[in-house]
Amino acid sequence: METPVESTRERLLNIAEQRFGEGGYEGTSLRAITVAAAANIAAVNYHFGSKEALLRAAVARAMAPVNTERRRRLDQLEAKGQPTAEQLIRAFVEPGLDLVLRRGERGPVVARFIGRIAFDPSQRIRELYAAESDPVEARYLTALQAALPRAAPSSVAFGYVNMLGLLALHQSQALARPPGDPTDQSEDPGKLAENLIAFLVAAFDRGLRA
Amino acid sequence: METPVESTRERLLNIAEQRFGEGGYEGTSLRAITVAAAANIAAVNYHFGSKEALLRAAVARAMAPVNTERRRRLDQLEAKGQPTAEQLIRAFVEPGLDLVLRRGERGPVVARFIGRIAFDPSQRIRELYAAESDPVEARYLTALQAALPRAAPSSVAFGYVNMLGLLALHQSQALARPPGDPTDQSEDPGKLAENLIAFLVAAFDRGLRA
DNA sequence: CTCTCATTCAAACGTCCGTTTGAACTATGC
DNA sequence: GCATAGTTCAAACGGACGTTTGAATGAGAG
Repeated sequence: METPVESTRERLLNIAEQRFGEGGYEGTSLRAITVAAAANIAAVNYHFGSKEALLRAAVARAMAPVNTERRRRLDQLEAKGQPTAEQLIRAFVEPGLDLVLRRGERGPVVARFIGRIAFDPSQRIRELYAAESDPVEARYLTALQAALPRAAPSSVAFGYVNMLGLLALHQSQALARPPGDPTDQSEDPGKLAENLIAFLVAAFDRGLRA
Repeated sequence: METPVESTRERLLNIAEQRFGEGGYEGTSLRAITVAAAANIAAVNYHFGSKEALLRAAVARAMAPVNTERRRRLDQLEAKGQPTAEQLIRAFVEPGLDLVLRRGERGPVVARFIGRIAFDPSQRIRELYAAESDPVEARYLTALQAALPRAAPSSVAFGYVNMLGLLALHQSQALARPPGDPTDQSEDPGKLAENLIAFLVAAFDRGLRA
């Protein structure tokens, strides 16, 4: 027997990330996942318990490093006094978009998975994602409100929601045209983070109501 | 027999809008739609031909007035010379968000339906939506590029995609917290359009790279 | 070797899916 | 009256779904 570098459990998580990111939760069957992972259909319920539990485990694994990095950056910023809005936006967005940039690795797959699940049509799935990221995200909201005292708290919350949405949008790559499309105006994807940060900073600094 | 103010065909379209907007395409069954519409399961295939054809008809009906209004506004602006970016953003966003504001009517249902389908997990569904709105939207992109000569065309395209995403996001109301949630910072929904336009104008004017 | 326990397997469970069928009903024109 | 075309109906189609079962397989410990 060949020595599998990945356990069945890991293969299931990897393929689930990919397929859930491509077809969404409802649009992806356990059979499609287990066939692609070269595993038996019963393996999902053995290792995770149910389809939803598999999704939960995949979300938790995918979000862990992002949450950790966001926490680390926010701690670091707050230790040096009141951070600026740009610093906060950068510290929030970059950990989520660094995934997209890891070409050739699993990064883009994980990014699409996260971006897709965050705005899944089913509210139950969205809540499942929110439970995995809420604690860190809430800290950024309050920090942003402190960094933008001239804007009303509800306006900052409005901008914050927009930041979440645009990040998920670019993570999911739902807007990417098929390769070779002549109308594709996308730049070097390495600049995506800088473009998005500049876009958000301008909107936060001058586009929020008092 | 009672006189039905709506035909079976119209009831199916109305309920399909509502259910597809709540659960997405894959997550909504024809049986759930036909039961809610008090119609027979076979009525869908009789009136439309298939589940996907029902969705296509619902998208076409929902988008028609939005597209018409966007075309009308753009014609009107271009007749008076080169429009500003703010004028273009307003002419694009307001027809889409006016739906959300029609409280008590079907507007919010239609808005959520449109916003959800525009970013459905399935690429086939997204393309189906794009086919219904592309012609008008493309005109706005070129007009925006003309209105922002200092920004690179690819940067304007980047901002344009962000505008589409944020509009769909607020249409779908995927971010609205459940009623009564104390963290709900949303303002008077009547001001949603103004807040989003101000947010986008600032980002387009000062957040795009040369 | 034997026992143990974790893992994998083929097969089947009941349920729901989108779609199709052919008869029954309804309203209108003759 | 009768014929006709449009619509609705209960019922069934084959297939895919998530889940469960119980036996087979594997490696490691005594």
